[in-house]
Amino acid sequence: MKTRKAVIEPEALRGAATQAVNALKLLANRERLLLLCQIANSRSCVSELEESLDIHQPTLSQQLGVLRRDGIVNAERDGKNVYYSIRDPRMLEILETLYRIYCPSKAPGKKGKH
Amino acid sequence: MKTRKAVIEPEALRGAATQAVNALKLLANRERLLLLCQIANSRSCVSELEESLDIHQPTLSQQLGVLRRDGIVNAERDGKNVYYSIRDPRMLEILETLYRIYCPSKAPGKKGKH
DNA sequence: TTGATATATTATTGTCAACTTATATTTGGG
DNA sequence: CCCAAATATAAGTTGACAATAATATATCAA
Repeated sequence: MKTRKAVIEPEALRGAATQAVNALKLLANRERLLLLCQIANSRSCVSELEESLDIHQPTLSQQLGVLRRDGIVNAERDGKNVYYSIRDPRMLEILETLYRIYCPSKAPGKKGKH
Repeated sequence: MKTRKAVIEPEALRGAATQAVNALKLLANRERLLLLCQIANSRSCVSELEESLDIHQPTLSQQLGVLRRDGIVNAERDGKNVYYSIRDPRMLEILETLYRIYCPSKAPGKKGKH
């Protein structure tokens, strides 16, 4: 029974895969993943991230720049500081799944229920 | 209680992040993602994958070799063919999430409910 | 305006992952 | 045993990404 086989058209699947891979590439770096976890839990400015993640500032700003241009995060200036938060809800969903799978029996990155 | 802020200890979080990143790196490649999607949907041999994904055989075997050594997939020989399937259930969970998020209103890679 | 702090950008470099080409291994048929 | 098909492995090349170093921009305070 091949009828039940094709879940989605091949071209659409390729398009979806391209989108997914773009997101996955951004997550597939330890420091960047930790960074996203942190701002998913609480909006943070660069210097806070720098301290808690122990990443040099230019590297951090470079990574944040990529995430900003890709629409993954929001940047809001408040005085001298720039505060970052997650913008793309799909990223949050993936982060939640990763929490559920890899973090030893702890709650996910969202506050309330989901 | 401490603060309610720290969801997980920093070292444990780093360890979890390392694990997650290992998995994410394997997913963060379009051909490999499509490959995993296909064998998540139906156990396939190399030549089937080669045809449906349009990847050259050595590249394919190389990728499959990595996935095999990392315990992500199962390889079972049947005559001249080697059939691959997903071994790591965590990969399946991530794939399901990606389906849900990026595939336009279609069902996930698992048959039943979860 | 000047200085200090916070963040961003640019250029350079080093590392790693994936593709290609070529060759090796396994299996079944004759 | 020999051949062809299916799959795996190895060596060499290339390209992309991230870290570093240096510099630039923005904001506030004096």
